[in-house]
Amino acid sequence: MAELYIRVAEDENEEPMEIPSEDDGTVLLSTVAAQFPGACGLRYRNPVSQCMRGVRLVEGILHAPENDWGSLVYVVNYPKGKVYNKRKMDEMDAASAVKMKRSIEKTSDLIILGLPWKTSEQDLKDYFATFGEVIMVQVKRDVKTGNSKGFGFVRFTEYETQSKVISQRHMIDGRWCDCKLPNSKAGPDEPMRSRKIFVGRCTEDITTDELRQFFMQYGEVTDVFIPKPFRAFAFVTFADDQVASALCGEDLIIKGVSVHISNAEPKHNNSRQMMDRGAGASPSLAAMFDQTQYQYPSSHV
DNA sequence: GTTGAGCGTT
Repeated sequence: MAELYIRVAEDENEEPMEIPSEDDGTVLLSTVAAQFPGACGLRYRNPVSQCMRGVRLVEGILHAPENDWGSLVYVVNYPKGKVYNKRKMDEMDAASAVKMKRSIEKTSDLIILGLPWKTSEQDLKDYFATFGEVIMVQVKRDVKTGNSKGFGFVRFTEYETQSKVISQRHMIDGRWCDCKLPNSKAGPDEPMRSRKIFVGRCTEDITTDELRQFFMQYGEVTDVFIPKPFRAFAFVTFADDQVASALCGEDLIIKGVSVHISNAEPKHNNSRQMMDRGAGASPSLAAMFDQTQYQYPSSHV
Protein backbone atom coordinates (compact mmCIF):
# COMPACT_ATOMS: atom_id res chain seq x y z
CA MET A 1 0.00 0.00 0.00
CA ALA A 2 1.63 3.22 -1.07
CA GLU A 3 0.88 6.91 -0.76
CA LEU A 4 -2.68 6.63 0.37
CA TYR A 5 -4.72 9.40 1.85
CA ILE A 6 -7.59 8.98 4.26
CA ARG A 7 -10.35 11.51 4.80
CA VAL A 8 -10.52 13.07 8.22
CA ALA A 9 -12.86 15.75 9.57
CA GLU A 10 -13.52 17.60 12.82
CA ASP A 11 -17.12 16.53 12.63
CA GLU A 12 -19.30 14.38 10.43
CA ASN A 13 -20.74 17.48 8.83
CA GLU A 14 -17.47 19.31 8.38
CA GLU A 15 -15.40 19.25 5.23
CA PRO A 16 -12.89 16.40 5.38
CA MET A 17 -9.16 16.85 4.96
CA GLU A 18 -6.93 14.27 3.33
CA ILE A 19 -4.27 12.86 5.61
CA PRO A 20 -1.39 10.69 4.38
CA SER A 21 -0.94 7.13 5.57
CA GLU A 22 2.30 5.29 6.15
CA ASP A 23 3.76 2.74 3.73
CA ASP A 24 2.26 -0.12 5.73
CA GLY A 25 -1.21 1.37 5.48
CA THR A 26 -1.36 2.64 9.04
CA VAL A 27 -1.84 6.27 9.98
CA LEU A 28 0.16 7.94 12.69
CA LEU A 29 -1.77 9.77 15.36
CA SER A 30 0.90 12.44 15.17
CA THR A 31 0.03 12.98 11.51
CA VAL A 32 -3.59 13.51 12.47
CA ALA A 33 -2.63 15.78 15.35
CA ALA A 34 -0.51 17.86 13.01
CA GLN A 35 -3.71 18.92 11.26
CA PHE A 36 -6.01 18.65 14.27
CA PRO A 37 -4.09 19.79 17.33
CA GLY A 38 -5.10 17.93 20.46
CA ALA A 39 -6.51 14.91 18.58
CA CYS A 40 -6.30 11.66 20.54
CA GLY A 41 -7.88 9.22 18.08
CA LEU A 42 -10.31 8.61 15.24
CA ARG A 43 -13.80 7.19 14.90
CA TYR A 44 -16.12 6.50 12.01
CA ARG A 45 -19.70 5.58 11.37
CA ASN A 46 -20.11 1.94 10.49
CA PRO A 47 -22.13 1.92 7.26
CA VAL A 48 -23.84 -1.33 8.24
CA SER A 49 -24.79 -0.76 11.87
CA GLN A 50 -24.88 3.05 11.60
CA CYS A 51 -23.06 3.14 14.92
CA MET A 52 -19.89 5.07 15.57
CA ARG A 53 -16.82 2.88 15.84
CA GLY A 54 -13.44 3.65 17.23
CA VAL A 55 -10.31 3.15 15.15
CA ARG A 56 -7.77 0.82 16.73
CA LEU A 57 -4.91 2.78 18.23
CA VAL A 58 -1.72 1.07 19.39
CA GLU A 59 1.23 3.09 20.56
CA GLY A 60 0.43 6.10 18.46
CA ILE A 61 -0.41 4.07 15.34
CA LEU A 62 -3.92 4.02 13.91
CA HIS A 63 -4.91 0.79 12.18
CA ALA A 64 -7.39 0.63 9.33
CA PRO A 65 -10.60 -1.25 10.11
CA GLU A 66 -10.64 -4.48 8.08
CA ASN A 67 -7.19 -3.46 6.83
CA ASP A 68 -8.73 -0.93 4.48
CA TRP A 69 -9.46 2.70 5.20
CA GLY A 70 -11.84 2.85 2.24
CA SER A 71 -13.52 6.11 1.40
CA LEU A 72 -15.15 6.65 4.77
CA VAL A 73 -14.81 9.97 6.53
CA TYR A 74 -13.06 9.57 9.84
CA VAL A 75 -13.89 11.90 12.67
CA VAL A 76 -11.32 13.25 15.07
CA ASN A 77 -11.56 12.33 18.74
CA TYR A 78 -10.52 14.79 21.38
CA PRO A 79 -9.96 14.33 25.09
CA LYS A 80 -13.13 14.80 27.10
CA GLY A 81 -13.84 17.64 29.45
CA LYS A 82 -13.21 20.38 26.95
CA VAL A 83 -15.26 23.39 26.02
CA TYR A 84 -17.07 23.13 22.73
CA ASN A 85 -17.77 26.37 20.95
CA LYS A 86 -18.62 24.95 17.54
CA ARG A 87 -16.05 26.98 15.76
CA LYS A 88 -12.35 26.74 15.20
CA MET A 89 -11.84 26.96 18.92
CA ASP A 90 -13.77 23.73 19.33
CA GLU A 91 -11.36 21.45 21.04
CA MET A 92 -9.47 23.90 23.16
CA ASP A 93 -10.07 24.55 26.78
CA ALA A 94 -11.30 27.97 27.73
CA ALA A 95 -7.93 29.29 28.75
CA SER A 96 -6.43 28.30 25.41
CA ALA A 97 -9.33 29.90 23.62
CA VAL A 98 -8.68 33.14 25.45
CA LYS A 99 -5.00 32.90 24.67
CA MET A 100 -5.86 32.34 21.03
CA LYS A 101 -7.98 35.45 21.02
CA ARG A 102 -5.23 37.32 22.81
CA SER A 103 -2.75 36.24 20.22
CA ILE A 104 -4.74 38.04 17.53
CA GLU A 105 -5.31 40.96 19.82
CA LYS A 106 -3.74 44.12 18.53
CA THR A 107 -0.40 45.07 19.92
CA SER A 108 0.39 48.42 21.47
CA ASP A 109 3.45 50.57 21.86
CA LEU A 110 5.72 49.59 24.73
CA ILE A 111 7.79 52.09 26.61
CA ILE A 112 11.46 51.24 27.07
CA LEU A 113 12.92 52.70 30.25
CA GLY A 114 16.54 53.03 31.18
CA LEU A 115 18.17 53.26 27.78
CA PRO A 116 21.82 54.27 27.61
CA TRP A 117 22.25 57.81 26.28
CA LYS A 118 24.07 56.53 23.25
CA THR A 119 21.48 53.97 22.15
CA SER A 120 20.05 54.74 18.71
CA GLU A 121 16.86 53.64 17.03
CA GLN A 122 18.89 51.28 14.87
CA ASP A 123 20.34 49.74 18.03
CA LEU A 124 16.82 49.22 19.35
CA LYS A 125 15.62 47.73 16.13
CA ASP A 126 18.54 45.34 15.96
CA TYR A 127 17.99 44.25 19.53
CA PHE A 128 14.22 43.79 19.49
CA ALA A 129 14.16 42.13 16.07
CA THR A 130 15.61 39.09 17.81
CA PHE A 131 12.24 38.65 19.56
CA GLY A 132 9.99 39.10 16.56
CA GLU A 133 8.99 41.43 13.78
CA VAL A 134 9.30 45.07 14.81
CA ILE A 135 6.85 47.66 13.48
CA MET A 136 8.55 50.76 14.85
CA VAL A 137 11.06 52.01 17.37
CA GLN A 138 11.57 55.47 18.81
CA VAL A 139 14.21 57.07 20.97
CA LYS A 140 12.85 60.16 22.68
CA ARG A 141 15.27 63.07 22.35
CA ASP A 142 15.62 66.64 23.46
CA VAL A 143 14.32 68.68 20.55
CA LYS A 144 17.12 71.23 20.88
CA THR A 145 20.19 69.14 21.56
CA GLY A 146 19.04 65.89 20.00
CA ASN A 147 20.26 64.04 23.04
CA SER A 148 18.42 60.92 24.10
CA LYS A 149 16.14 61.27 27.10
CA GLY A 150 16.96 57.70 28.00
CA PHE A 151 13.67 56.15 27.03
CA GLY A 152 11.87 55.13 23.90
CA PHE A 153 9.10 53.06 22.41
CA VAL A 154 8.79 49.87 20.46
CA ARG A 155 5.92 48.12 18.75
CA PHE A 156 5.72 44.55 17.50
CA THR A 157 3.59 42.81 14.93
CA GLU A 158 2.72 39.84 17.10
CA TYR A 159 1.05 40.09 20.46
CA GLU A 160 2.99 37.02 21.50
CA THR A 161 6.23 38.90 20.94
CA GLN A 162 4.95 41.80 22.99
CA SER A 163 4.09 39.49 25.89
CA LYS A 164 7.51 37.92 25.80
CA VAL A 165 9.27 41.28 25.74
CA ILE A 166 7.24 42.61 28.65
CA SER A 167 7.94 39.51 30.70
CA GLN A 168 11.67 40.04 31.03
CA ARG A 169 14.39 42.66 31.53
CA HIS A 170 16.59 43.68 28.67
CA MET A 171 20.31 44.27 28.50
CA ILE A 172 20.72 46.99 25.90
CA ASP A 173 24.14 48.50 25.22
CA GLY A 174 25.29 47.60 28.72
CA ARG A 175 22.30 48.71 30.76
CA TRP A 176 19.29 46.86 32.11
CA CYS A 177 16.10 48.24 30.62
CA ASP A 178 12.42 47.60 31.27
CA CYS A 179 9.65 47.36 28.70
CA LYS A 180 6.13 48.11 29.90
CA LEU A 181 2.74 49.14 28.68
CA PRO A 182 2.88 52.92 28.85
CA ASN A 183 0.70 54.70 31.39
CA SER A 184 -1.11 56.40 28.55
CA LYS A 185 -2.48 53.01 27.60
CA ALA A 186 -3.26 51.71 31.06
CA GLY A 187 -4.57 54.81 32.76
CA PRO A 188 -8.09 56.13 33.31
CA ASP A 189 -7.94 57.85 29.94
CA GLU A 190 -8.18 54.51 28.20
CA PRO A 191 -11.45 52.82 29.14
CA MET A 192 -10.99 50.50 26.18
CA ARG A 193 -8.43 48.64 28.22
CA SER A 194 -10.88 47.79 30.92
CA ARG A 195 -10.22 44.72 32.99
CA LYS A 196 -13.89 44.55 33.86
CA ILE A 197 -16.66 42.80 31.98
CA PHE A 198 -20.41 43.26 32.11
CA VAL A 199 -22.28 39.97 32.61
CA GLY A 200 -25.81 40.36 31.31
CA ARG A 201 -28.86 38.07 31.61
CA CYS A 202 -27.81 36.81 35.04
CA THR A 203 -30.39 34.98 37.11
CA GLU A 204 -30.81 35.62 40.80
CA ASP A 205 -29.57 32.18 41.85
CA ILE A 206 -26.08 32.81 40.47
CA THR A 207 -23.84 33.85 43.36
CA THR A 208 -20.67 35.90 43.37
CA ASP A 209 -18.77 32.77 44.37
CA GLU A 210 -20.15 30.85 41.42
CA LEU A 211 -19.26 33.67 39.06
CA ARG A 212 -15.76 33.74 40.43
CA GLN A 213 -15.42 29.97 40.14
CA PHE A 214 -16.69 30.07 36.58
CA PHE A 215 -14.57 32.93 35.29
CA MET A 216 -11.41 31.66 36.97
CA GLN A 217 -10.93 29.32 34.02
CA TYR A 218 -10.17 32.28 31.76
CA GLY A 219 -7.74 34.08 34.03
CA GLU A 220 -7.22 35.52 37.47
CA VAL A 221 -10.38 37.16 38.82
CA THR A 222 -9.78 40.14 41.09
CA ASP A 223 -13.36 41.19 41.77
CA VAL A 224 -16.94 40.07 41.36
CA PHE A 225 -19.82 42.45 41.95
CA ILE A 226 -23.57 41.80 41.83
CA PRO A 227 -25.66 44.94 42.33
CA LYS A 228 -28.30 44.71 45.04
CA PRO A 229 -31.21 44.64 44.71
CA PHE A 230 -31.05 42.09 41.93
CA ARG A 231 -30.87 43.64 38.47
CA ALA A 232 -29.99 40.67 36.25
CA PHE A 233 -26.40 41.62 35.65
CA ALA A 234 -23.03 41.47 37.33
CA PHE A 235 -19.46 42.70 36.93
CA VAL A 236 -16.36 40.56 36.88
CA THR A 237 -12.89 42.08 36.96
CA PHE A 238 -9.81 40.24 35.78
CA ALA A 239 -6.18 40.87 36.60
CA ASP A 240 -5.49 41.05 32.87
CA ASP A 241 -7.40 43.38 30.59
CA GLN A 242 -6.69 41.11 27.65
CA VAL A 243 -8.73 38.37 29.25
CA ALA A 244 -11.60 40.77 29.74
CA SER A 245 -11.56 42.03 26.18
CA ALA A 246 -11.22 38.50 24.80
CA LEU A 247 -14.48 37.51 26.50
CA CYS A 248 -16.50 40.47 25.27
CA GLY A 249 -19.24 39.46 22.88
CA GLU A 250 -19.35 35.88 24.09
CA ASP A 251 -22.46 34.04 25.21
CA LEU A 252 -21.47 31.76 28.05
CA ILE A 253 -23.42 29.12 29.93
CA ILE A 254 -23.31 29.41 33.72
CA LYS A 255 -25.41 26.89 35.65
CA GLY A 256 -27.42 26.34 32.50
CA VAL A 257 -28.04 30.05 32.09
CA SER A 258 -26.87 31.79 28.94
CA VAL A 259 -25.27 35.04 30.00
CA HIS A 260 -23.96 37.68 27.65
CA ILE A 261 -20.57 39.29 28.10
CA SER A 262 -19.95 42.83 27.06
CA ASN A 263 -17.73 45.73 27.87
CA ALA A 264 -18.23 47.29 31.29
CA GLU A 265 -18.37 51.02 30.80
CA PRO A 266 -17.19 53.49 33.38
CA LYS A 267 -19.80 54.52 35.84
CA HIS A 268 -21.42 57.90 35.62
CA ASN A 269 -21.48 59.91 38.77
CA ASN A 270 -24.64 61.69 37.74
CA SER A 271 -27.08 59.82 39.98
CA ARG A 272 -30.35 61.46 39.10
CA GLN A 273 -32.29 59.68 36.38
CA MET A 274 -30.72 56.28 36.72
CA MET A 275 -32.66 54.91 39.66
CA ASP A 276 -35.79 54.23 37.64
CA ARG A 277 -34.18 52.00 35.04
CA GLY A 278 -35.20 48.38 35.22
CA ALA A 279 -33.33 45.12 34.91
CA GLY A 280 -32.20 44.29 31.40
CA ALA A 281 -30.94 47.76 30.77
CA SER A 282 -28.20 48.13 28.21
CA PRO A 283 -24.66 47.55 29.45
CA SER A 284 -23.80 51.21 29.27
CA LEU A 285 -26.75 52.14 31.41
CA ALA A 286 -26.37 49.18 33.68
CA ALA A 287 -22.76 50.05 34.22
CA MET A 288 -23.88 53.21 35.92
CA PHE A 289 -24.94 51.14 38.91
CA ASP A 290 -21.51 49.88 39.52
CA GLN A 291 -20.34 51.01 42.92
CA THR A 292 -16.66 50.97 42.30
CA GLN A 293 -14.68 53.31 40.13
CA TYR A 294 -12.12 51.86 37.84
CA GLN A 295 -8.77 51.31 39.39
CA TYR A 296 -5.50 50.78 37.64
CA PRO A 297 -3.11 49.54 40.30
CA SER A 298 0.47 50.27 39.50
CA SER A 299 1.32 46.78 40.67
CA HIS A 300 0.03 45.54 37.37
CA VAL A 301 1.79 46.72 34.20
C1' DG B 1 30.09 68.23 27.50
C1' DT B 2 26.35 66.80 33.61
C1' DT B 3 21.76 62.69 34.71
C1' DG B 4 19.08 57.40 35.71
C1' DA B 5 13.10 57.75 37.59
C1' DG B 6 9.97 58.27 34.41
C1' DC B 7 5.63 58.19 30.20
C1' DG B 8 5.37 59.78 23.92
C1' DT B 9 6.52 67.84 20.19
C1' DT B 10 4.36 65.69 15.36
